[in-house]
Amino acid sequence: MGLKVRKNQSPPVPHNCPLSECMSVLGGAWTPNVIWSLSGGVRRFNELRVDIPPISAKVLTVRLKTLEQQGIITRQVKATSPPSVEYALTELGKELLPAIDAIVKVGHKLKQRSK
Amino acid sequence: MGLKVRKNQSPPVPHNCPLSECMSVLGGAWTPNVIWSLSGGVRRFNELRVDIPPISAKVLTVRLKTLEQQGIITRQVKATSPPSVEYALTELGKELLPAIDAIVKVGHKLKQRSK
DNA sequence: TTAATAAGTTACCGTTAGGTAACCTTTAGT
DNA sequence: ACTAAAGGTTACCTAACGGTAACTTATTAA
Repeated sequence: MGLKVRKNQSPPVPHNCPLSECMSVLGGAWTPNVIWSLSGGVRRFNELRVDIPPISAKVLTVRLKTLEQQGIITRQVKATSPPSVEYALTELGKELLPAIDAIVKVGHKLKQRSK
Repeated sequence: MGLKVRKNQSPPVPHNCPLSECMSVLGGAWTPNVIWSLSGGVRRFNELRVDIPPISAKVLTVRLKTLEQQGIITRQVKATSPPSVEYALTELGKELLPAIDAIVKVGHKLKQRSK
């Protein structure tokens, strides 16, 4: 006879889980920070580095590439001199903002708590 | 002369960042799933394993310990036979639910998208 | 006394993530 | 000719993460 499992009152999480799906986007180091930074509008590579001081160029590069592939941000080269590159949230990317807002809010409560 | 950085329109993220604070709680593998599962009420170790089939006992142990230390969940031993252990969200833990809800919602949109 | 159940624990291992630091390319200005 | 600015790229290294599988303890029932 198997394990007795009480019926779970929480909505069942489907096997191919939206929670994991979303976390695979938000999961990498500094990813939510990048999206948060872009929520204020278009931003260049080095501006993002200033917004998020601890991020390294390498990781920022990787994040931006990945997010572009995932359709979360766009990358546009401007013919300035030297050429600059502008990153912006797509419509899909903007859908992430409520989640990030919620995360920030909890972050504040956690910080209050730890004082 | 330094880098020209346009003023960012997004609310500045303070140095000791609530975003990172919260992600350090949600970041580990399966953590949001565990919290989500507990949102339906008290749950035992092996019930959680059933709720989240791919999680290993080892990782679940680590998650539960960490979340308990962080004040997100409680752990209570019941004098059944064999003794069983019940995990539940604390008030602080419940504060995470809106964030997780938001993440799940985006997860659905991402899944639609990829079809 | 053997087995089942609950809740872990431990050793071992491979992969990957992310940090550092050096390097590269293009364009324009001095 | 040299330098600065923008936006990367690359090699290298280490720590940490997470998976597997075997083992443990306590209690009770058959």
